Amino acid sequence: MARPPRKPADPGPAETPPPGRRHRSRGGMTLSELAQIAGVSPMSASRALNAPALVSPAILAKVQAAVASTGYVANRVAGGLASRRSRLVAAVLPSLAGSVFEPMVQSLFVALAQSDYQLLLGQSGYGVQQDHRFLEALIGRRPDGLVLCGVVPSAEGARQLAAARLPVVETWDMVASPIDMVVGFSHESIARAVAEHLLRHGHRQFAFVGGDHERARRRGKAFASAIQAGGKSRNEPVSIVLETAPTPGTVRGGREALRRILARQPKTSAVFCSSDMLALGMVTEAQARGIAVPGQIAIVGFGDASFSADIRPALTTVRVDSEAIGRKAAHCIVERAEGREVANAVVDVGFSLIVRETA
Amino acid sequence: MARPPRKPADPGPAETPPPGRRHRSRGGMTLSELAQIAGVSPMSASRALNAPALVSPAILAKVQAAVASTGYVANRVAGGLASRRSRLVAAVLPSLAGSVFEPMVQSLFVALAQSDYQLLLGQSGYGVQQDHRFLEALIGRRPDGLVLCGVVPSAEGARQLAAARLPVVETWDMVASPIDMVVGFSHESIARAVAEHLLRHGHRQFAFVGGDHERARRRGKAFASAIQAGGKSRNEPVSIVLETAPTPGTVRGGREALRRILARQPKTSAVFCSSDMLALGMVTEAQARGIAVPGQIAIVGFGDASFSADIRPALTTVRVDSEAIGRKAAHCIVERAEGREVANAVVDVGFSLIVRETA
DNA sequence: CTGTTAGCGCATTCAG
DNA sequence: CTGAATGCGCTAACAG
Repeated sequence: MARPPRKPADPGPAETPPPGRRHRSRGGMTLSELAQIAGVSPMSASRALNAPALVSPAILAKVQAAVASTGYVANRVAGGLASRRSRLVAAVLPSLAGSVFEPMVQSLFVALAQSDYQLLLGQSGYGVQQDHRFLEALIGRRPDGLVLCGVVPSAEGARQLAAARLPVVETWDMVASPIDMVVGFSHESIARAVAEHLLRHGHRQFAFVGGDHERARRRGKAFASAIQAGGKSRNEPVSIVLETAPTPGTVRGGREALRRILARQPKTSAVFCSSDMLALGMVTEAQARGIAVPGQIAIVGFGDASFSADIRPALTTVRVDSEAIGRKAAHCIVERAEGREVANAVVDVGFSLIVRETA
Repeated sequence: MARPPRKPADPGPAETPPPGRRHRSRGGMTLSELAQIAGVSPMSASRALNAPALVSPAILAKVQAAVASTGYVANRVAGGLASRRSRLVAAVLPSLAGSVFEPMVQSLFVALAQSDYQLLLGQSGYGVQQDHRFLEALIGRRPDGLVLCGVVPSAEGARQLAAARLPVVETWDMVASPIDMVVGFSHESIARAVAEHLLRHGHRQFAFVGGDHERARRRGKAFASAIQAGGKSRNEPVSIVLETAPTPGTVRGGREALRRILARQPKTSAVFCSSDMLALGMVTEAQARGIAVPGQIAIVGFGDASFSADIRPALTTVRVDSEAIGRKAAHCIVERAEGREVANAVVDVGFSLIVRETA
């Protein structure tokens, strides 16, 4: 007794009063059903939902009543397919855990939500490794835009992004040759500001501690250059050691890094850390060893974490306006997704050096 | 010169050799195009992509070659619509910023990715407020499951979730009457363990500091009950004050809370904090005021944050296996999404009291 | 194992 | 302002 094909040309006796749907189990009500209940055409219901201004008050009221009584929730995957706009934005970050990007992602999320876009998450790990795997997964959702948070795509990844013809915003450290749009800050400028501050306070032997990834190494080099340049312009001998700590930065990582630094360059008197967690570790280790902070060693953090102002001694650190980055990145994506041009494809939100007690 | 309807029955002269598509600008290549290039039927191409075992090696090879040469990325929104499976899981958390849920969300993310599911993010704020707004947005994507991370849905929200007939996992504190599945730990058990530890060490005047939301208040009450019970069984007078600090917990919040506690109950000798950040604040404030930790005041944190073992004094805290929670939640969702039953709909991952220096 | 047919639930397009 | 027709790109269900 073979079942007939799905719904063949079967103008036979109407066995099922409603047009005999198949699997009305998952997915809930459809727009057509809603429209039927409201007593309007599906198209009017669609408009009442998406462009209320285009329908008469009467229809609007009927549809809204039907929504209220049924709890109808539109199927956005169908809508996305039909309209070719998913209202989805993909965000790629190295890792969720212990990441310094959270405040940025948070504000990105909120700003996007306000424009009725949702966030799809991707994680890259910190490497420039095979990101094409998960990039494909994201691209397959046909997001209306993509935000890279402190992530540098591989050449292959960049190609995929280009092929997908998506609005892309790179955030955090600004990169030299952006794929599309960039919102962030200049680590060179920050390096110079920190170097200048420290040199002015008489320090001559420095250290830098960054994560164990390419981006951090570039920051270390920028800081080293700034220190060298400052020494030269002052005609004073300076020295600097570059250390690395596991990413994401931890107190333990900071403590261990300080030990290594002091082993390599015992008279180090100032350290610039790529995160406040690392800096907290440095302070902790220094205290444990009876080294005065900032008396014997000055410590500068990065990020102005929530705890930085309130620990003792309070951390001197570099603050970047993560919220602004998230917000502006969202703006860039939304504008482009709606077909408008974005005037400033490269936005530098700047930074500020917050001088507190540790330096 | 009215344009003809979109593509009406127009068997006229074939003007465009390929079947005259409309807007081949966004969205990239289609499966049919891929199939054509590979020289197979669309359905074979689909199978080669999604169920390679069902096609002959010859077809598989052809399709894979075509994918490699074109960079084809399947459109999952179309696939989702057709198959009624989005391979999307929605995760709701109070906030991304400074949240204690990150390690859990991280492992949830990874575990889901391994089963080829992606994470759609939702934020609720800590309140039990109008979550139905963004719940609708999530449900509209027709996710295959939903994970609530430390979030209690409102009655309205719970109704929507029920109506959506989704697999739902509530995580973190286990709730008394779950919507569907639960993975987490028992705050009552934790309260008892901490109370017992503290009582055994001779403490009699306690404080509890939690966030300013319902869930935290329940934890505070559980701790108070455990303390009272412990005092009664020992026949010793005990007292406890309940304080609250802004969520998410910060060092500043902890410092301020300690001040209030000491103002209310000067002889407080043991404090249980609902997060390690708060505990760090307490330690900081105590040190700033010359109060010895743990000599004069013992402090117990919660969460075993990355810094807790490495600060001085090292934090005594309660560890929960966040990774396990994320992993198991993912398992629950995936199993149900694939139509299998989940044997343990309620999973307690337990906890451990990590005794270090502060208590 | 392979191909054909018929939609998934919605929005775009155009004619009223 | 409203509605009917059409198909977004893919897969389920069948028949070979």
